[in-house]
Amino acid sequence: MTLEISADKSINVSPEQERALEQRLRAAGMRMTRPRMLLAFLLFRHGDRHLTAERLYEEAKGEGLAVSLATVYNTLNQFLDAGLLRQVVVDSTRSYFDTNLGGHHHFFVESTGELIDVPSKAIQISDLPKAPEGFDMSGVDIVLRLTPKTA
Amino acid sequence: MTLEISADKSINVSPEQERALEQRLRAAGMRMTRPRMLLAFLLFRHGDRHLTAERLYEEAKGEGLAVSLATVYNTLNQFLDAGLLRQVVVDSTRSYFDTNLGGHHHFFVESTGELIDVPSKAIQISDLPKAPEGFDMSGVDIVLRLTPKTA
DNA sequence: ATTTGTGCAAATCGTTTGCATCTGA
DNA sequence: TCAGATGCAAACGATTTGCACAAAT
Repeated sequence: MTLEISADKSINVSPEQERALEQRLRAAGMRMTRPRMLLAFLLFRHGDRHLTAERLYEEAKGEGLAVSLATVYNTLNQFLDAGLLRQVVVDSTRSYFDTNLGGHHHFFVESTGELIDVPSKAIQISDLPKAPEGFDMSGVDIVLRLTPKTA
Repeated sequence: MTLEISADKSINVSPEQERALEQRLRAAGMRMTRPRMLLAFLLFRHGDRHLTAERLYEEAKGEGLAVSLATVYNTLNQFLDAGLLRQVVVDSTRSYFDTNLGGHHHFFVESTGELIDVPSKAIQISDLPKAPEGFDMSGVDIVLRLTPKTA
């Protein structure tokens, strides 16, 4: 399985990258399919990314492989389930997927929809309430909303 | 203008409550209409609330006044614009409206969709990154996600 | 009288699903 | 071979909008 898309278009994937991706997907119990491989490649090739399903879909098309939007959604959800991605809730109208799995927070530029990572060490929380009786605290999400400077 | 809904059903609104509501709406430049008044009453009568448009719609119907869902949405959005409500983004599938305008944060029980206020003093943040060049930080949203205790 | 709000149904948007068809193991 | 993946179009749920009618100033 390679990522050669067509005669005129192909993505340069090194054998190491390919092996790494394959291991990742297999470890999650998934088959290696061409759309899946391409999407994984786009998601993970350049470090941490924040993407909308729609954006990933456009990117895949731009790279020459026409995946359907439904497959992009399905694949993203499988990656989510497999723990390869995280979801970031900042905007009630769309879903963001985050390839950065470490504990961290976000700046959110409302005007552009852009997300920027904030390492968790950059925010020091000295006091946090405990979870109410009967509950565990499963996550702490911090979103720092940004607006273009007015001055 | 009163909130007598029908012959068999009416809501007990004291004249003071009514005046207070009226002032609030007028200050925001809105006319006093029956649906608006009822919704404002339901929203603000019992201190801080977190509501979904759908839930407010059901509540209004239960009180005997059939407002349309579209009007509930429109009214909530107007209240948002007027600064009478805040929006809380915790779930990418629905929007929550919050009558608590003070700075505070939330517990979110994912299993039930319930939101619980956390006063801002309950969370001490000792260090926060500054906004990137050209931006102002317009808000700090903290969501503490809760799951039913597994043990 | 004029402006604004309302209800309804249709439209929209992001996302999911059913099903017939392909494909990887 | 055959479970699992894909594409397409239809289905979906939340929210918005267009328009004719009603109510507030």
